[in-house]
Amino acid sequence: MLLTPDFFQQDVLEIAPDLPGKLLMRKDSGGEQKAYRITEVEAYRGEEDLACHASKGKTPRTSVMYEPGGVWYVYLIYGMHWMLNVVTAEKNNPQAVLIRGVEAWNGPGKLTKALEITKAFNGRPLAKATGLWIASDNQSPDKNTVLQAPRIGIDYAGNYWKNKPWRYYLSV
DNA sequence: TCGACGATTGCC
DNA sequence: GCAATCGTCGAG
Repeated sequence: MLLTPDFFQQDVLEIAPDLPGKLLMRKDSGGEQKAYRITEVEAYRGEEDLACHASKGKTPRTSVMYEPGGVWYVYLIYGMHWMLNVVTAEKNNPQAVLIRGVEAWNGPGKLTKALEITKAFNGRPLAKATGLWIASDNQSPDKNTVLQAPRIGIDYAGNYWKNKPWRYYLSV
């Protein structure tokens, strides 16, 4: 069942724990539809969150995060890897969920490479017509199989934000 | 216009 | 442990 933009207009801390176990759906250029089970995500919550790109205010790059939830936020990091995020919350509340892992792939950079995701998706809605969306099925895991831990690669954000357990992943 | 830096990865 | 590699952003 397709997760619509409505679902993504809640607080990121409501959404992020629900995403592990959901399906990332991709319709590639050949018209073939593939499903990847989401295994790991991280929440980035507003301008006050020093690990969130929006902590430095609204810029051309971060403006997508200020859109209403339900669109993709895609950016290039280290000059080589694309990061895939889902914008959440209401308009002008800059939050997003970073999709870190799906099934066999580990690492957010390898994920986007495997799914052929580039900046073309930035700002586009999560919808079938886009070719990239998120769905749920009846195999969604029990709540208590989703574990929490601190986010990765954000040492610069200071101890308070660095230690927030806002990474959510499926237990093995 | 320039320089510093990063929500990563893979090789030394 | 560290280089690769480039868009973004703030300083000059």
